[in-house]
Amino acid sequence: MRVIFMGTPDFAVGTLKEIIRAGHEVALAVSQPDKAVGRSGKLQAPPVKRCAEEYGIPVYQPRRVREPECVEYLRGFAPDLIIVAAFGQIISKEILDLPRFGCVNVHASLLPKYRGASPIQWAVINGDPVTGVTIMRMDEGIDTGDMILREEVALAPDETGGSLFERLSEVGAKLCVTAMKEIEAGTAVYTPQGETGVTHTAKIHKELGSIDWSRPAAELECLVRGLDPWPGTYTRLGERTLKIWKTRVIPSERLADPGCIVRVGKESLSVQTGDGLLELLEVQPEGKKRMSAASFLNGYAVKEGTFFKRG
RNA sequence: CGCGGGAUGGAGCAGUCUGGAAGCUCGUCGGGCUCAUAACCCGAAGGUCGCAGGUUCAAAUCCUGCUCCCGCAA
Repeated sequence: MRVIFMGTPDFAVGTLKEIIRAGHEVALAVSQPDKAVGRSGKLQAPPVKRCAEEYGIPVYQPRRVREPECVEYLRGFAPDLIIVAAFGQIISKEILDLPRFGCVNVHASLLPKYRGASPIQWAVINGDPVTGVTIMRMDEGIDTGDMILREEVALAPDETGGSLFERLSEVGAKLCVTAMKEIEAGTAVYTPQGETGVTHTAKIHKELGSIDWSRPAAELECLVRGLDPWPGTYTRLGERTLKIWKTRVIPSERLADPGCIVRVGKESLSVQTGDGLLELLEVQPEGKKRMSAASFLNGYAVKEGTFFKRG
């Protein structure tokens, strides 16, 4: 089929590659504009753009793809189908109606759960045992379209936002190509999402990573994993920020007020939370790389009884 | 030229202001103690102090340039 691919981050790259590998003609790749990123403030091309260029696919980066002239530009490519994966812009009705087979979206959750942004991280943050990928035909609502295919993925106990991101990306890529095959053959079945189990997720903000020690340890442990590798969780030790990358829950009676470092061992340190202790196993002092708690404790004098404060 | 921190034996840090013999907490190896140990005691190996110049009798330390890493902000 002749398709236009719309996507921006790494999550979408796998799908783009899989579509190409399946022999479809990707006439155009649409991606968000280059963004200033990092300390240098240099413009950086989004991953999908870099990938498309490798394959010699033309790239289009409109500020707002729903502007009339943008829609006309897309129309010029006469696509059979538009595939959308983590694109980051609203697709207007004109675009939805443009291809013969409509627009198909790869969404990283088991819809109708987690409609909206960052469904992957939220599955980890909420401690879900299972999540997945849904391929659906887009309509005008946000992630409300009829489902074509769905695949469940179980979360590992040590799952992080990053690891789940990779796994769902692969699953989504394969599932997308399968769905395309069915669409082309006319055998695709479109199933409405229904009204039960609908939830929405908000985009992840950095402040979400500010640890509130009055929350239960189990909840914080999930938060730490969900926000790894971005944006990470953090707290404040004295005047400095300390990022927290790996933890373990230790059930315990309340030994002190939340945030208090109740135990400093050789390999780790434990902090009182609202419910249970959180043992810190991997941290990152400001200006330093991630390091094991053991390394951290070797070089930094941390006394039992001191408090972490809200970052 | 957005703000800032950093690069010192395998790891994490101190020492840099006030130049003058390489330190601390671990790890590793050997030995000892012990029923035993991740505990304790004794000993050892291991470092061109990021790179390149400069100043000086003498530079981890002062000056200049460069490379790399990271936190914040966007």
